[in-house]
Amino acid sequence: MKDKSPLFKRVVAIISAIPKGKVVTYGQVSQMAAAPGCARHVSYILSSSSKKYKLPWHRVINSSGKVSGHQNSQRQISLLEKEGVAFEIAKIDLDEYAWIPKKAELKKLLKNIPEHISVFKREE
DNA sequence: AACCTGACGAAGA
DNA sequence: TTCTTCGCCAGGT
Repeated sequence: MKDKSPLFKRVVAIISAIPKGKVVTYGQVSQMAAAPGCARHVSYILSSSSKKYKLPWHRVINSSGKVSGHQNSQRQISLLEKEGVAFEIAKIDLDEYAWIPKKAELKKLLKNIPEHISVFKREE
């Protein structure tokens, strides 16, 4: 994933906007970026660039409402708990904490970033 | 061009 | 509910 690619920039912009105490799944991020199916790239961006772009990487979790297994997963859990995100047996309640930005907000957030051209077919 | 990789995800067993 | 399998995409070799 190149830093200049639209997908990269949009994902970075979206993750940067996740409010404290809220979480989003990898899949959700890819969808918000208008690039559904690219969830795996979101994880790649987090692992490779969260430091460079100071991303709130700990606020991105998987669709099971859990923290994905990786080198800093334990730290991720403690960071989330510090923000008041409750775990039920190491699992986050997505209905309670999921960040679902309004379309307008999202559109404004990405207005200057072109769309990612994906070969992946999406409805609508 | 072929093959591999990944902090993913949905569907089955 | 946990584990496996397979499908995904953009990049890197």
